[in-house]
Amino acid sequence: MKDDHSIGFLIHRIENRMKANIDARFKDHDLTFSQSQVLFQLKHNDGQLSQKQLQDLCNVSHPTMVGLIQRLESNGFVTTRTDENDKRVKIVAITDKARSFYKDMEESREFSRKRMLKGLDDKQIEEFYSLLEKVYENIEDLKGGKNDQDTDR
Amino acid sequence: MKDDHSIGFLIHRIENRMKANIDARFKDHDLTFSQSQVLFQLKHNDGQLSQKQLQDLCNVSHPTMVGLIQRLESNGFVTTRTDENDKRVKIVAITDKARSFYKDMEESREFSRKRMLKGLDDKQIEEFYSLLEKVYENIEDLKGGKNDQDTDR
DNA sequence: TATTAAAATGTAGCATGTTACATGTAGTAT
DNA sequence: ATACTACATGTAACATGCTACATTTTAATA
Repeated sequence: MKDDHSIGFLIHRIENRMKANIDARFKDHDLTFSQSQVLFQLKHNDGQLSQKQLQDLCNVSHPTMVGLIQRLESNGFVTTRTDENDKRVKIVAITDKARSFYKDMEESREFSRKRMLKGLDDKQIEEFYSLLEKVYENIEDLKGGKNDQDTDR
Repeated sequence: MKDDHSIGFLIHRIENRMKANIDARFKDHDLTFSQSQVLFQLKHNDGQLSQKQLQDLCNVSHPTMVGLIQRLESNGFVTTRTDENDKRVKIVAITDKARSFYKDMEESREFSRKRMLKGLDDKQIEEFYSLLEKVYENIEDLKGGKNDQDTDR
Protein backbone atom coordinates (compact mmCIF):
# COMPACT_ATOMS: atom_id res chain seq x y z
CA MET A 1 0.00 0.00 0.00
CA LYS A 2 2.85 2.31 0.84
CA ASP A 3 4.67 1.87 -2.40
CA ASP A 4 1.47 1.96 -4.42
CA HIS A 5 1.25 5.71 -4.14
CA SER A 6 4.69 7.15 -4.53
CA ILE A 7 4.85 10.87 -3.97
CA GLY A 8 5.14 11.67 -7.66
CA PHE A 9 2.11 9.64 -8.65
CA LEU A 10 0.18 11.07 -5.72
CA ILE A 11 0.89 14.64 -6.74
CA HIS A 12 0.00 13.77 -10.31
CA ARG A 13 -3.37 12.37 -9.33
CA ILE A 14 -4.14 15.19 -6.96
CA GLU A 15 -3.43 17.73 -9.67
CA ASN A 16 -5.60 15.88 -12.18
CA ARG A 17 -8.56 15.77 -9.81
CA MET A 18 -8.21 19.34 -8.66
CA LYS A 19 -7.88 20.70 -12.16
CA ALA A 20 -10.87 18.73 -13.43
CA ASN A 21 -13.01 19.80 -10.48
CA ILE A 22 -12.20 23.47 -10.87
CA ASP A 23 -12.61 23.34 -14.65
CA ALA A 24 -16.10 21.91 -14.09
CA ARG A 25 -16.98 24.71 -11.71
CA PHE A 26 -15.68 27.38 -14.10
CA LYS A 27 -17.35 25.92 -17.14
CA ASP A 28 -20.35 28.23 -17.00
CA HIS A 29 -18.02 31.18 -17.33
CA ASP A 30 -16.15 29.72 -20.32
CA LEU A 31 -13.05 29.72 -18.19
CA THR A 32 -10.54 27.08 -17.13
CA PHE A 33 -8.31 26.60 -14.14
CA SER A 34 -5.17 27.43 -16.10
CA GLN A 35 -6.77 30.48 -17.64
CA SER A 36 -7.81 31.67 -14.20
CA GLN A 37 -4.20 31.52 -13.14
CA VAL A 38 -3.32 33.93 -15.94
CA LEU A 39 -6.07 36.30 -14.89
CA PHE A 40 -4.91 35.97 -11.29
CA GLN A 41 -1.40 37.06 -12.22
CA LEU A 42 -2.72 39.97 -14.25
CA LYS A 43 -4.97 41.09 -11.45
CA HIS A 44 -2.04 41.12 -9.04
CA ASN A 45 0.24 43.05 -11.38
CA ASP A 46 -1.62 46.23 -12.27
CA GLY A 47 -3.80 44.42 -14.77
CA GLN A 48 -1.20 44.08 -17.47
CA LEU A 49 1.90 42.04 -18.21
CA SER A 50 3.91 40.93 -21.20
CA GLN A 51 3.39 37.43 -22.53
CA LYS A 52 6.92 36.60 -21.44
CA GLN A 53 6.29 37.80 -17.91
CA LEU A 54 3.13 35.75 -17.76
CA GLN A 55 4.84 32.59 -18.91
CA ASP A 56 7.52 33.07 -16.27
CA LEU A 57 5.01 33.76 -13.51
CA CYS A 58 2.90 30.77 -14.47
CA ASN A 59 5.99 28.65 -15.12
CA VAL A 60 4.84 27.30 -18.45
CA SER A 61 6.50 27.14 -21.85
CA HIS A 62 5.80 29.93 -24.28
CA PRO A 63 3.63 27.92 -26.70
CA THR A 64 1.39 27.07 -23.78
CA MET A 65 1.02 30.73 -22.93
CA VAL A 66 0.25 31.57 -26.56
CA GLY A 67 -2.72 29.23 -26.46
CA LEU A 68 -3.96 30.43 -23.11
CA ILE A 69 -3.89 34.04 -24.18
CA GLN A 70 -5.58 33.30 -27.50
CA ARG A 71 -8.51 31.61 -25.77
CA LEU A 72 -8.73 34.27 -23.09
CA GLU A 73 -8.77 36.96 -25.75
CA SER A 74 -11.38 35.24 -27.90
CA ASN A 75 -13.61 35.04 -24.83
CA GLY A 76 -13.07 38.69 -23.99
CA PHE A 77 -11.12 38.23 -20.77
CA VAL A 78 -7.99 39.99 -22.00
CA THR A 79 -6.87 42.31 -24.77
CA THR A 80 -3.46 42.25 -26.42
CA ARG A 81 -1.29 44.81 -28.18
CA THR A 82 2.30 45.19 -29.29
CA ASP A 83 4.62 47.17 -27.07
CA GLU A 84 5.50 50.43 -28.82
CA ASN A 85 8.96 50.58 -27.31
CA ASP A 86 9.89 47.01 -28.15
CA LYS A 87 7.93 45.46 -30.97
CA ARG A 88 8.96 41.98 -29.89
CA VAL A 89 6.84 42.06 -26.78
CA LYS A 90 3.10 41.48 -26.64
CA ILE A 91 1.29 43.19 -23.82
CA VAL A 92 -1.67 41.40 -22.31
CA ALA A 93 -4.23 43.42 -20.36
CA ILE A 94 -7.15 42.23 -18.27
CA THR A 95 -10.65 43.43 -19.24
CA ASP A 96 -13.50 44.68 -17.12
CA LYS A 97 -15.38 41.52 -17.94
CA ALA A 98 -12.62 39.48 -16.34
CA ARG A 99 -12.52 41.78 -13.34
CA SER A 100 -16.22 41.30 -12.83
CA PHE A 101 -15.67 37.54 -12.71
CA TYR A 102 -12.92 37.80 -10.22
CA LYS A 103 -15.07 37.41 -7.15
CA ASP A 104 -16.65 34.24 -8.52
CA MET A 105 -13.23 32.88 -9.35
CA GLU A 106 -11.98 33.54 -5.84
CA GLU A 107 -14.99 31.84 -4.35
CA SER A 108 -14.54 28.79 -6.52
CA ARG A 109 -10.89 28.55 -5.66
CA GLU A 110 -11.75 28.93 -1.99
CA PHE A 111 -14.36 26.19 -2.26
CA SER A 112 -11.86 23.89 -3.91
CA ARG A 113 -9.24 24.74 -1.32
CA LYS A 114 -11.59 23.93 1.53
CA ARG A 115 -12.48 20.62 -0.01
CA MET A 116 -8.84 19.66 -0.54
CA LEU A 117 -7.73 20.63 2.93
CA LYS A 118 -10.71 19.24 4.80
CA GLY A 119 -9.64 17.64 8.06
CA LEU A 120 -6.35 19.51 8.28
CA ASP A 121 -5.82 22.04 11.04
CA ASP A 122 -4.15 25.40 10.55
CA LYS A 123 -0.76 24.11 11.58
CA GLN A 124 -0.91 21.24 9.12
CA ILE A 125 -2.01 23.55 6.33
CA GLU A 126 0.87 25.86 7.10
CA GLU A 127 3.24 22.90 7.07
CA PHE A 128 1.78 21.59 3.82
CA TYR A 129 2.15 24.96 2.17
CA SER A 130 5.71 25.29 3.35
CA LEU A 131 6.63 21.81 2.10
CA LEU A 132 5.04 22.48 -1.28
CA GLU A 133 7.01 25.69 -1.62
CA LYS A 134 10.25 23.88 -0.87
CA VAL A 135 9.48 21.16 -3.39
CA TYR A 136 8.56 23.77 -5.96
CA GLU A 137 11.83 25.58 -5.46
CA ASN A 138 13.64 22.29 -5.96
CA ILE A 139 12.16 21.72 -9.40
CA GLU A 140 11.09 25.20 -10.43
CA ASP A 141 13.35 25.70 -13.43
CA LEU A 142 11.72 24.95 -16.77
CA LYS A 143 14.91 23.57 -18.27
CA GLY A 144 14.90 21.01 -15.53
CA GLY A 145 17.81 19.25 -13.88
CA LYS A 146 19.56 17.88 -16.91
CA ASN A 147 22.77 17.93 -14.87
CA ASP A 148 22.34 14.29 -14.16
CA GLN A 149 25.56 13.01 -12.71
CA ASP A 150 26.34 15.76 -10.26
CA THR A 151 25.92 19.35 -9.45
CA ASP A 152 27.33 21.00 -12.51
CA ARG A 153 28.16 18.57 -15.27
CA MET B 1 4.14 36.83 -2.03
CA LYS B 2 2.02 34.57 0.10
CA ASP B 3 -1.09 34.86 -1.97
CA ASP B 4 0.86 34.62 -5.21
CA HIS B 5 1.23 30.90 -4.85
CA SER B 6 -2.00 29.49 -3.56
CA ILE B 7 -1.85 25.81 -2.80
CA GLY B 8 -3.77 24.81 -5.92
CA PHE B 9 -1.53 26.75 -8.27
CA LEU B 10 1.53 25.46 -6.45
CA ILE B 11 0.49 21.84 -6.86
CA HIS B 12 -0.35 22.51 -10.49
CA ARG B 13 3.09 23.92 -11.20
CA ILE B 14 4.88 21.22 -9.28
CA GLU B 15 3.06 18.56 -11.24
CA ASN B 16 3.85 20.23 -14.56
CA ARG B 17 7.56 20.42 -13.80
CA MET B 18 7.79 16.93 -12.40
CA LYS B 19 5.94 15.38 -15.32
CA ALA B 20 8.02 17.23 -17.90
CA ASN B 21 11.27 16.28 -16.17
CA ILE B 22 10.41 12.61 -15.95
CA ASP B 23 9.07 12.53 -19.50
CA ALA B 24 12.40 13.94 -20.65
CA ARG B 25 14.30 11.25 -18.78
CA PHE B 26 12.09 8.50 -20.18
CA LYS B 27 12.18 9.77 -23.73
CA ASP B 28 14.93 7.42 -24.85
CA HIS B 29 12.73 4.50 -23.94
CA ASP B 30 9.70 5.85 -25.83
CA LEU B 31 7.90 6.00 -22.54
CA THR B 32 6.12 8.73 -20.59
CA PHE B 33 5.48 9.39 -16.94
CA SER B 34 1.79 8.51 -17.21
CA GLN B 35 2.54 5.36 -19.15
CA SER B 36 5.04 4.33 -16.50
CA GLN B 37 2.31 4.59 -13.92
CA VAL B 38 0.27 2.05 -15.88
CA LEU B 39 3.24 -0.31 -16.06
CA PHE B 40 3.82 0.22 -12.36
CA GLN B 41 0.30 -0.86 -11.54
CA LEU B 42 0.57 -3.89 -13.79
CA LYS B 43 3.86 -4.91 -12.24
CA HIS B 44 2.33 -4.76 -8.77
CA ASN B 45 -0.73 -6.79 -9.74
CA ASP B 46 0.54 -10.04 -11.20
CA GLY B 47 1.35 -8.40 -14.51
CA GLN B 48 -2.17 -8.12 -15.77
CA LEU B 49 -5.31 -6.09 -15.13
CA SER B 50 -8.46 -5.11 -16.95
CA GLN B 51 -8.64 -1.70 -18.55
CA LYS B 52 -11.30 -0.76 -16.03
CA GLN B 53 -9.14 -1.79 -13.10
CA LEU B 54 -6.26 0.24 -14.50
CA GLN B 55 -8.34 3.35 -14.93
CA ASP B 56 -9.53 3.04 -11.34
CA LEU B 57 -6.04 2.46 -9.97
CA CYS B 58 -4.63 5.37 -11.94
CA ASN B 59 -7.70 7.48 -11.25
CA VAL B 60 -8.21 8.66 -14.80
CA SER B 61 -11.23 8.66 -17.09
CA HIS B 62 -11.67 5.74 -19.42
CA PRO B 63 -10.88 7.58 -22.66
CA THR B 64 -7.58 8.58 -21.11
CA MET B 65 -6.78 4.97 -20.31
CA VAL B 66 -7.73 3.91 -23.85
CA GLY B 67 -5.07 6.22 -25.24
CA LEU B 68 -2.43 5.18 -22.73
CA ILE B 69 -2.93 1.51 -23.48
CA GLN B 70 -2.94 2.06 -27.23
CA ARG B 71 0.43 3.79 -27.12
CA LEU B 72 1.89 1.28 -24.69
CA GLU B 73 0.76 -1.54 -26.94
CA SER B 74 2.08 0.04 -30.11
CA ASN B 75 5.46 0.37 -28.41
CA GLY B 76 5.39 -3.24 -27.23
CA PHE B 77 5.10 -2.59 -23.50
CA VAL B 78 1.79 -4.38 -23.08
CA THR B 79 -0.46 -6.82 -24.91
CA THR B 80 -4.24 -6.80 -24.85
CA ARG B 81 -6.93 -9.42 -25.30
CA THR B 82 -10.63 -9.83 -24.67
CA ASP B 83 -11.68 -11.66 -21.53
CA GLU B 84 -13.24 -14.98 -22.50
CA ASN B 85 -15.65 -14.99 -19.59
CA ASP B 86 -16.88 -11.45 -20.13
CA LYS B 87 -16.41 -10.10 -23.59
CA ARG B 88 -16.89 -6.55 -22.38
CA VAL B 89 -13.58 -6.48 -20.56
CA LYS B 90 -10.19 -5.96 -22.12
CA ILE B 91 -7.29 -7.55 -20.34
CA VAL B 92 -3.98 -5.72 -20.42
CA ALA B 93 -0.79 -7.66 -19.72
CA ILE B 94 2.75 -6.41 -19.25
CA THR B 95 5.44 -7.72 -21.62
CA ASP B 96 8.96 -8.88 -20.97
CA LYS B 97 10.24 -5.79 -22.71
CA ALA B 98 8.45 -3.63 -20.14
CA ARG B 99 9.77 -5.78 -17.30
CA SER B 100 13.30 -5.33 -18.55
CA PHE B 101 12.82 -1.55 -18.41
CA TYR B 102 11.47 -1.65 -14.94
CA LYS B 103 14.78 -1.13 -13.17
CA ASP B 104 15.55 1.95 -15.27
CA MET B 105 12.10 3.29 -14.54
CA GLU B 106 12.57 2.82 -10.83
CA GLU B 107 15.93 4.56 -10.94
CA SER B 108 14.52 7.50 -12.82
CA ARG B 109 11.65 7.84 -10.41
CA GLU B 110 14.09 7.65 -7.52
CA PHE B 111 16.25 10.34 -9.08
CA SER B 112 13.24 12.57 -9.56
CA ARG B 113 12.08 11.90 -6.03
CA LYS B 114 15.45 12.83 -4.57
CA ARG B 115 15.50 16.04 -6.56
CA MET B 116 12.02 17.03 -5.44
CA LEU B 117 12.61 16.28 -1.79
CA LYS B 118 16.09 17.74 -1.55
CA GLY B 119 16.59 19.52 1.74
CA LEU B 120 13.78 17.73 3.52
CA ASP B 121 14.59 15.38 6.39
CA ASP B 122 12.91 12.03 6.89
CA LYS B 123 10.35 13.42 9.26
CA GLN B 124 9.34 16.13 6.83
CA ILE B 125 9.09 13.65 3.98
CA GLU B 126 6.88 11.43 6.09
CA GLU B 127 4.72 14.42 6.98
CA PHE B 128 4.55 15.51 3.34
CA TYR B 129 3.53 12.06 2.23
CA SER B 130 0.86 11.84 4.90
CA LEU B 131 -0.56 15.25 4.01
CA LEU B 132 -0.66 14.38 0.32
CA GLU B 133 -2.52 11.18 1.08
CA LYS B 134 -5.10 13.07 3.11
CA VAL B 135 -5.59 15.63 0.37
CA TYR B 136 -5.89 12.87 -2.20
CA GLU B 137 -8.56 11.12 -0.18
CA ASN B 138 -10.45 14.39 0.02
CA ILE B 139 -10.70 14.77 -3.75
CA GLU B 140 -10.18 11.24 -4.96
CA ASP B 141 -13.53 10.61 -6.58
CA LEU B 142 -13.60 11.18 -10.31
CA LYS B 143 -17.14 12.53 -10.29
CA GLY B 144 -15.96 15.23 -7.96
CA GLY B 145 -17.88 17.06 -5.24
CA LYS B 146 -20.78 18.37 -7.21
CA ASN B 147 -22.79 18.50 -3.99
CA ASP B 148 -22.11 22.18 -3.74
CA GLN B 149 -24.58 23.50 -1.26
CA ASP B 150 -24.04 20.79 1.30
CA THR B 151 -21.71 20.68 4.20
CA ASP B 152 -19.18 23.29 3.30
CA ARG B 153 -19.29 26.87 2.31
C1' DT C 1 -38.73 -14.48 -23.66
C1' DA C 2 -38.53 -9.58 -24.44
C1' DT C 3 -37.29 -5.42 -22.65
C1' DT C 4 -34.53 -2.55 -19.95
C1' DA C 5 -30.72 -1.20 -17.28
C1' DA C 6 -25.95 -1.35 -16.25
C1' DA C 7 -21.09 -1.99 -17.31
C1' DA C 8 -16.89 -1.83 -20.19
C1' DT C 9 -15.01 -0.03 -24.02
C1' DG C 10 -14.66 3.05 -28.13
C1' DT C 11 -14.81 7.73 -30.71
C1' DA C 12 -15.04 12.81 -31.32
C1' DG C 13 -13.68 17.17 -30.00
C1' DC C 14 -11.42 20.18 -27.05
C1' DA C 15 -7.80 22.41 -23.54
C1' DT C 16 -3.26 22.20 -21.76
C1' DG C 17 1.26 20.89 -21.65
C1' DT C 18 5.68 19.67 -23.94
C1' DT C 19 9.85 19.98 -27.58
C1' DA C 20 11.62 21.43 -31.98
C1' DC C 21 11.79 24.57 -35.46
C1' DA C 22 10.80 29.30 -37.61
C1' DT C 23 10.24 34.38 -37.65
C1' DG C 24 10.95 39.10 -36.53
C1' DT C 25 13.06 42.64 -33.58
C1' DA C 26 16.78 44.53 -30.71
C1' DG C 27 21.38 44.80 -29.16
C1' DT C 28 26.56 44.13 -29.90
C1' DA C 29 30.70 43.72 -32.10
C1' DT C 30 33.58 44.21 -35.91
C1' DA D 1 26.81 49.58 -41.87
C1' DT D 2 27.15 44.30 -41.41
C1' DA D 3 26.88 40.46 -39.13
C1' DC D 4 26.17 37.85 -35.08
C1' DT D 5 23.65 36.97 -31.01
C1' DA D 6 19.90 37.15 -27.99
C1' DC D 7 15.08 37.61 -27.09
C1' DA D 8 9.96 37.42 -27.67
C1' DT D 9 6.70 35.35 -30.15
C1' DG D 10 4.56 32.03 -33.52
C1' DT D 11 3.65 27.21 -35.60
C1' DA D 12 3.69 22.11 -35.91
C1' DA D 13 3.20 17.76 -33.97
C1' DC D 14 2.47 15.13 -30.21
C1' DA D 15 0.78 13.08 -25.29
C1' DT D 16 -2.51 13.43 -21.69
C1' DG D 17 -6.53 14.82 -19.57
C1' DC D 18 -11.51 15.83 -19.79
C1' DT D 19 -16.85 15.51 -21.23
C1' DA D 20 -20.37 13.82 -24.22
C1' DC D 21 -22.06 10.49 -27.06
C1' DA D 22 -22.12 5.65 -29.17
C1' DT D 23 -21.58 0.58 -29.09
C1' DT D 24 -21.44 -4.01 -27.32
C1' DT D 25 -22.13 -7.33 -23.86
C1' DT D 26 -24.07 -8.80 -19.54
C1' DA D 27 -27.46 -8.73 -15.99
C1' DA D 28 -32.02 -7.90 -14.29
C1' DT D 29 -36.85 -7.62 -14.63
C1' DA D 30 -41.40 -7.64 -16.44
